Amino acid sequence: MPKIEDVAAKAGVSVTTVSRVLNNRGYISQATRDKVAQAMKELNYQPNEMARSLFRKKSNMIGLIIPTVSHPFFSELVYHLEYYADQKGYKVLLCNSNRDISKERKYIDMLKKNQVDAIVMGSNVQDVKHYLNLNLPIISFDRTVANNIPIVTSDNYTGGRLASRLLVDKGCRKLAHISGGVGGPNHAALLASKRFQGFRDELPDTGIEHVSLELEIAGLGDKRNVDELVRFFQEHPDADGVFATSDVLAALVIQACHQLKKTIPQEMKIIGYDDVGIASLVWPRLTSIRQPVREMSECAVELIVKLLQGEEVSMINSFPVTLIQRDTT
Amino acid sequence: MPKIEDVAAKAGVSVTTVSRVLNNRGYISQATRDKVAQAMKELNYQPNEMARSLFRKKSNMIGLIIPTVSHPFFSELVYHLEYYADQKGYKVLLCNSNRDISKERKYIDMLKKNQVDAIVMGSNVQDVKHYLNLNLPIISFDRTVANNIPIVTSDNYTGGRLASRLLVDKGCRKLAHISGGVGGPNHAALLASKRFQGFRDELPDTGIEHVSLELEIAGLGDKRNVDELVRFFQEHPDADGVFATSDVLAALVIQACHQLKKTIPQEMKIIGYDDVGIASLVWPRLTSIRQPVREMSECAVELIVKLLQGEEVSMINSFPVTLIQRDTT
DNA sequence: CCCTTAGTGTCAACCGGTTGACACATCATT
DNA sequence: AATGATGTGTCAACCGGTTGACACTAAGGG
Repeated sequence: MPKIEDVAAKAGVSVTTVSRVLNNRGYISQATRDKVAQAMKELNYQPNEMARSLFRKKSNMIGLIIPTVSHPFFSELVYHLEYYADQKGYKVLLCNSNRDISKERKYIDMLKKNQVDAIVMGSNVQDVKHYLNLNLPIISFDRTVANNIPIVTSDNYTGGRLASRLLVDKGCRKLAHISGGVGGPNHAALLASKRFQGFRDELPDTGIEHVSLELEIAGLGDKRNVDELVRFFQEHPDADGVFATSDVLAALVIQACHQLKKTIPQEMKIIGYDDVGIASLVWPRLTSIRQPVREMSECAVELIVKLLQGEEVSMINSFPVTLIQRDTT
Repeated sequence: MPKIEDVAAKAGVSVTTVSRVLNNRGYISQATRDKVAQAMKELNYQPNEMARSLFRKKSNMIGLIIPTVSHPFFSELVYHLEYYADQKGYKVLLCNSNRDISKERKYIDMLKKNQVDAIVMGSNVQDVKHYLNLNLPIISFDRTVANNIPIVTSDNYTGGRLASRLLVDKGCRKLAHISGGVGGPNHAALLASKRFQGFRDELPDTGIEHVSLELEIAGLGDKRNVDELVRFFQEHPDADGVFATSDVLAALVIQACHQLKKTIPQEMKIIGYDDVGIASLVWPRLTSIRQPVREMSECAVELIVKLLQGEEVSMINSFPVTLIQRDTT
C-alpha cells in the first residue's frame, strides 16, 4: 500500500503539497495538481481513510442495529438506508441483534469503539434507555426510545384504523388480530402496539368483537407457525377477518386458511402490514398497509446528516401509511 | 470521549501501563489491573479502535458487496455472514451494487480506502477481474471470478439435474426454464448457468423438450413480471413443468398459473431454487433446491480468517444442494 | 550479598495523514 | 520599487493508541 510519502516522492513534491491537492486547500498550480494526480494513478494510491478519520474525528460510518436483516421489512430498510447513506458519503456497519438486549448492548459498545458517527436503532432499545449517554447521535427507527432521541416512524395508529375499517366495511363480523415477530414476540415494538390500538378504536360503535393472538414465530419455514394458527382459527371458527401486524404473519395466515379450506376473501378476509415484496408474491395477493420505507430511510439519513452538522431536527418524524388493496379483502 | 491519557491520570498510573493492561503484555500486578479497570469503568472508557487499527494495520472489518440485500437470498446470506463475522470479531460493511459495474468499482475502492481486511464479493465481478490487483484477500460468493480467488459456492450443476430429474419423474412432458434476476438478467452469474446446464443434461434420453425464458424482473410488486410469464405460458400451452432459478421467480410463476387457472401440481409442476423463507410462505408451498446458505456463509468467514492468518485455503469450496419437496411438484 | 523476576515509569518512534506557522520565490499590479 | 496574490517547501504538532528500549525499585531465592 503506497502512502502519501510515496506519492510525494514520485511526483517530486512535498508531502504537504500532496495533502493540499488531496484536500483542496491553499494555492496549487494546475501543473503540480496534474503531476500529483499522475503519481497517484501510477501508484494506484488511495488515501488511508482510517488515518484521515482519526485526525478529523469523523469516520463517515453509521451503525445500523436491527433485529434481523433476514426479515423482509428490515432487508428493505437496510437496502434503502444504505443507498441514501452512500449518496451522502456514509458507509453502513450492519448489526443483527436478534432482539437480544445483551447483543444490542455489545453492538452499541462496538459501534462506539469503532467511532461511527451515528447509530440508527431499529431494534428494541427499551432497557437500553439509560444506556444512551453516548455522546453521538442516535436515531430510532419505528421504536420509541426516549424523548431526546429523534424517531422516524409511520402512522401506526392510522394504519390500525385503516385495517379494521376496511375489514368492517367489507362486512366482517368477527376480527382476529395476529401479532408477533421472528425470534420472539414483538414486546418492544411499542409503536406497533399503536396499530392494535387503532385497530380496536375503530370497532366500538360497530358491535364487532375481536380476538387476539401473539404468535412466536419459530423460523420462517417452520410448520409449527401454521399449526398454531390453524389451532387458533379452529378455536374461533366464526372469525372472518384478520389483521396481521406484518405481511409475513399474513402469509402464514393465508397458509392456515388454505389448510382449513377457508376461501379468501369470501370466508376470510386478511390484511397485512408493511407491504413488502412478499405481499404480491403470495396467493391471493395480499392487501396490506404500506409503510413508505424508502422515504423513511431517506429521512433517517437526512436526520443524521443534520444532527452531525449541529442542526436542530424534529424529534418525531412520522410518515403516512397507505392502504394497498389487493385480493385478500 | 475519554482517552487513554485520562484513564491513566484517574488511575494514577502511566499511559504505558494502561496500554499494558489493555493488551495484556508485560508484568502487571492485580492491584493496578483493578485500579485501571475501575478508572475505565468510571470514565466509561472505550479504546478508540480506529487508532488501534491504524497502528496494527488491521481493521477487523470485512466488506460485503452484493447486488441487493432486498432479495431474500442475499438477505439470508448477509444475516449469516454477519453472524459468523461477529463471532470471529469482524464487522461487516454492507454494499448494494445493484449489479452496476461502476458502482462495484466504486465500492471496491471505498472498501480499500477504508482498510477493510477482506472483501466478500457476491456480485458480478466479471469485468472487474483485471481490477483485482488489490493487495487484500477477496473471496467470491457463488460467482466465478478468477482462478486466484477462492470461491464459496454450491453444486449448481447437480441442483439443475435434481430439478429436471424430479420434473421428469413426476411425468412432465415439456419443461420451461425461467431465469432472470432483479435489476436485469443474471448475465454474470456464470455459476447459475451451470444450473441450466445440469437441467438440460438430464433431458436428452427422455425425449422431453424444453423452452426457456429470461425474465427481466421489474421490481417485486410489479404486475408486468406476471404478465410476461402469462404471455410466455400462453405461447407454450403444453408446458407442464417449470424450473425457476430462484424462489422469487418461482413465486411469480405460481402467480401466473393461478391467473391462467392451471392447477398446481396437477397441470403444472414447479420447482424453485434457494429455498429461502418465501418458499414455504407461498401457496402451494414451493418445492425447491436448497443451498446451504448458513454453512456457506460460515465457510466464507472461515476462509477469510485463514487467509488473514496467511494460511493456504482451497480455491473451490462447493457445498451440496438438497431437494426440498413440497407441494408444487 | 548477588541475581533474578516482577512491576512500573519515561521516552521516543510509529501508524498515515492533516494542518497551521512560517519562509521564500515568482509574477502581475499599481 | 513596493505590494499582494500565488505557489511550494520545511517543520512540528496532532489524532489516539502501541511498542520497544531502558531505567529503577522491591522482593525473594540461593
